[in-house]
Amino acid sequence: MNRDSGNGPGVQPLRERVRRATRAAILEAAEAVFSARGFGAARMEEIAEQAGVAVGTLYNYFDDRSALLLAVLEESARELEERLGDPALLAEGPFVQQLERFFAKVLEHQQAHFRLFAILVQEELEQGRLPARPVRRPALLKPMHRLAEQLVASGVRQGALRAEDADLYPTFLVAMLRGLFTRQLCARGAPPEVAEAPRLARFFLHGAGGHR
Amino acid sequence: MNRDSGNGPGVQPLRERVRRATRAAILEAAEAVFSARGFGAARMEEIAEQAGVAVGTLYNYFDDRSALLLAVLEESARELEERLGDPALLAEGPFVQQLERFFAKVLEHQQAHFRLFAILVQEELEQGRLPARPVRRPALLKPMHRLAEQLVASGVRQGALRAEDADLYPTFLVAMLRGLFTRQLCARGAPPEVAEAPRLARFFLHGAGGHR
Amino acid sequence: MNRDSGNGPGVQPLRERVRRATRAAILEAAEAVFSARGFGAARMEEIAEQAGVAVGTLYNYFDDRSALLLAVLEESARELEERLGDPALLAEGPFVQQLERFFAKVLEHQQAHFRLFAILVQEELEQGRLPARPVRRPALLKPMHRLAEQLVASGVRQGALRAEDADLYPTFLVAMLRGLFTRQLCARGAPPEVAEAPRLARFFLHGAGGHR
Amino acid sequence: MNRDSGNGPGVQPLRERVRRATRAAILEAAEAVFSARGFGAARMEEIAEQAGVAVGTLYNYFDDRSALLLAVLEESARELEERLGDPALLAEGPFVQQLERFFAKVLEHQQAHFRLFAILVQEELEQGRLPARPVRRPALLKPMHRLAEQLVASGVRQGALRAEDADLYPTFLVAMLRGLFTRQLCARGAPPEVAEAPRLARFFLHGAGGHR
DNA sequence: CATGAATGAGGGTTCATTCAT
DNA sequence: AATGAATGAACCCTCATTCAT
Repeated sequence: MNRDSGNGPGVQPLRERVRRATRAAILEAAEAVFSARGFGAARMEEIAEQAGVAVGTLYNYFDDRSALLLAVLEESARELEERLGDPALLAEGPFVQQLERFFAKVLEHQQAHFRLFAILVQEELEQGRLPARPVRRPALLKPMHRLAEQLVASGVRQGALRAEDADLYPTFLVAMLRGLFTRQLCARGAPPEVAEAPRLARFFLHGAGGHR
Repeated sequence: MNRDSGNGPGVQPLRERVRRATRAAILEAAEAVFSARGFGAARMEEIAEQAGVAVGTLYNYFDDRSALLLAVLEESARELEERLGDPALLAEGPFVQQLERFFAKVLEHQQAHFRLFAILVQEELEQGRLPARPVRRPALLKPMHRLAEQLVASGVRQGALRAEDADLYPTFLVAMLRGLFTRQLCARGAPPEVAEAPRLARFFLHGAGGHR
Repeated sequence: MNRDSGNGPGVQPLRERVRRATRAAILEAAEAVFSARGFGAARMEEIAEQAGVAVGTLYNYFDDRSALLLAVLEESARELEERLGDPALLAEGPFVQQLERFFAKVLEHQQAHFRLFAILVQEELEQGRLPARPVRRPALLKPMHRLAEQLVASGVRQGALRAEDADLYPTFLVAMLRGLFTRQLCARGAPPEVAEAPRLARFFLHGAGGHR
Repeated sequence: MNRDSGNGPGVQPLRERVRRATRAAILEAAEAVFSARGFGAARMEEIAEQAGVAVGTLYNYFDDRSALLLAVLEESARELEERLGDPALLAEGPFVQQLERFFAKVLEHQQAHFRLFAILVQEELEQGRLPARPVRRPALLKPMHRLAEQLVASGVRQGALRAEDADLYPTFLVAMLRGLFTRQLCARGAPPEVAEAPRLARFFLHGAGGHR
């Protein structure tokens, strides 16, 4: 409004900022609706309503429903990756602390996005489907799996983990997180506390067996 | 009354046999299609085709799409329950063997119904949704959870399991099975081998920690 | 059973009697269901159930749904005609008595078949429709109209009725019966009493005007 | 704010006008199709065709088939009420003139909407049915009945009508109109002329009896 | 660009009719 | 001739997508 109110380089940023804000509002609304209804049952109209725009506007930002879905998933995956990308995570200290930090990070993310996380968990299995219209799904929990693998490799290198079943450990790391998440969500409607991280680590390292 | 024996108890059983066969064919086709497409995307027409009947026939056996879905789920739950109902499972021997038998039984079931099992796992999370039209879903994996709880309780009683995190153990038992299942299904398109049971048991009892 | 129990002229009547009984049962059931649901909403299966036969059997007696409907209507028309065919109706006595007997007869019929009568009344208007599949409907209330016309003609001949609006009188005779019927049915769920006949006759002869 | 006058209050009214026009087109088409086919046999597709819109559009304006039907009926009832709401109808002059005006008004309405009027008449009886899914129908001919009752009450007060059968008079007023209507429609495919009003009034006041 | 009404293919469901037993 | 399961055309309705304003 101050200067460059014409067509100069000052207007473009304004337009650009509005565009970004609209896009963000749509993505947020889409996440909310996908989370509440599930991917299959989420309707474009409800997303538009929630975002405060007209349905047509959705199509100005995303090619179609699939693209919107994909964008939501990618956005979430990107955010999880960011959270887990902290190099300090693996860097230092005894293995048990690395492990606890890993669990804590994922639990934090579950807290922040637990509804959508539920969908991600669910959708992981959707991979095996023959879709009516084939749809590319990103590997959503890939960052988590990748980090789990790095963690296990690191643990084995340090001699903190036995090597014999090492192929299963990443799977179990993720499975425990998912299992706890599902249990809490079904039982209390809320994701697990970050404070559960040490118990997860203890089980992962020593199992449930009695003789310690 | 006697002469009717070729007409009463002779003909009726035929009709009845055909009915049962048709019903079974529909359920099987429905399981296949629900598994391949997911619950939301399964179309009645495809189920009918797969079953080798007309669409209308589906409605002679099941009230509507929901009822068919429910019947498939109940059938599967019933079968899993049957499989896990074997009292020998918990009865005798050292705890590690009980544990291995439990894992083996569930892995067997996954082998038999792996496609549908994928859906069951997926649907467990569907519980938290706000459905458009509310739908009663049976607690499909309940039998598995229940048995896991019994197993843990038994292990704690025998001193084979530490009591401190016992509230988490059933969740982890199931989560490990689910995690392994998902990994195999995504990686190879096939469920895990029953032979994995001892490795599952080992991890559950001793964890991944290195000092044995 | 006594003689001719073979293939002779004694067996045919038995078969014939059974056929007639079945046919009658179907017609009765059809009347009931048509009356309860309306012609459009009456389903063949419900008719079969009510008649105590299988659906297929309906088609052994009637070509299709339309034919069954037609048969019900014709049956009812025949019965009304029979009731109104009594020659004593027009034969003797002062006109007002003829009139009262006419009203009483129709009211009787309404009592006996009031549900179906409601349909007949309703269907009279269906004539003007463009049917999806053209269907021949019999002139169901024709007997009633015909008798009304005879009655009016007789009244005019006797000098009991003014001639000037005589073309309208049969219409009004029937309309009054129908109006009373509809009113009672809607208000009380029951057809009018036969005892209303004199009031109908009085209105028809003298109108509602005050100066007598 | 001022410049928007081509965009705010200028564009909105356009959309609004189009909406109203579309809604009106749908209602008109629906009246035509309901009238031509009857309520049960009217198909949404035909209504859409007749209105020049797609099927989906019908559902942008009305919740479902029932709601559309209801809207048509209410619209018609509203219009009849408007037509009969003229206070001059009962206000002045000798009773016979009030009566003739009443008949004339209803005959006018029959002229304007004779097809739908046929349905209204028919549907009045539908009330007594056990519907598959219960459906609220508005009291469509209520305005006509109500006015008939007022007219009779007024006539009795003025001493123009005998009080003894006054409970039947409104029924007969309506019945005569309906009877005449049905007769003309069946016989000529057209509703009765407004010019019939005096004959209706004469019969209502004096009946058909000969001695004047 | 935003808007939101129009579109119409697609899916669930019903039910008159057929036909093998 | 009776049976009743199978059939599939026909209908209502949904909702992703388009496009004129």
